[in-house]
Amino acid sequence: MAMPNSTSSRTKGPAELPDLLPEPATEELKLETVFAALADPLRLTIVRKLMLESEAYDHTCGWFGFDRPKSSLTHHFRTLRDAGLIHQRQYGLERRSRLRAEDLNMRFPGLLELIRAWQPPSNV
Amino acid sequence: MAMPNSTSSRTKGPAELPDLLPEPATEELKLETVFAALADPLRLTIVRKLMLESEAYDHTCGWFGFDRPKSSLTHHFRTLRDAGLIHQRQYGLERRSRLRAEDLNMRFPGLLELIRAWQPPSNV
DNA sequence: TACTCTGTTCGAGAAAACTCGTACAACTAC
DNA sequence: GTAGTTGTACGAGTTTTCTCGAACAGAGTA
Repeated sequence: MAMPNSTSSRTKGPAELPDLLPEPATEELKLETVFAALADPLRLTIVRKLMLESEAYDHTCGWFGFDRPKSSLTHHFRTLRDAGLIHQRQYGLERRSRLRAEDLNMRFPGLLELIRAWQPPSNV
Repeated sequence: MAMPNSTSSRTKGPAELPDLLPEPATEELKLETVFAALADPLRLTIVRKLMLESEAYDHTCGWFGFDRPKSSLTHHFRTLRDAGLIHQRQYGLERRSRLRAEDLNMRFPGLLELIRAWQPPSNV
């Protein structure tokens, strides 16, 4: 599961991005775990929204506009990160999420197309 | 063995197959539910085995060779049928399962390829 | 009749997931 | 400093799922 990425001063992206929060490596991703993470409509919505409406940007929890308590959202985003579906980075006091699209396409080709075609139910 | 039961009633297939047990219609299949059903390694194994090793035959629970109590297997097969992943037919005292491959390919193209590529863990 | 074989249903206990309130931490702005 | 914002951590209650034993049902067979 989530590997502690060692010290607080490690490799950053070329654009000096904040560190990634702990997450499983691409080779460690398990299909069962990914399916379990996607079995919840709210999480499916998160992933689909990140896929369809993210253009080179990461998004905060608030961006999604879910009407749920903060601690519930923390739970769902953490589930997605632990399953390897999203990256998360700490930008000051905001935590921004991004789909691991390349990793998922490499490991599970076709999965994201399934999610793209999904019809979300009426309620959020 | 696979004797067509004594005309218990309604419409049978052209080859006089036993009736299908209740299952969701193709249009009713929900991606969340399918993902939930596939989140369990045992059920993923069942589906994959049906996909790879079924050649025009349906298979009984016993065919899979799982070392689990019968009531546990009933539970997992029922979960798969309720989610719409398999058909089940009653052949006398055996209940035979078959992958809903056409339905799944129509409704969720690419899903079965994901399962085909899955590497089952060491334990059953 | 009795026995076997396949698989179901019921029920209970254990484990996991979901929900959410509360308290807390960190950063920004006044 | 104080207040507001974003989000975490903890814990409890609720719900769901998993697991499995026990009892049962139907078909076939000796």
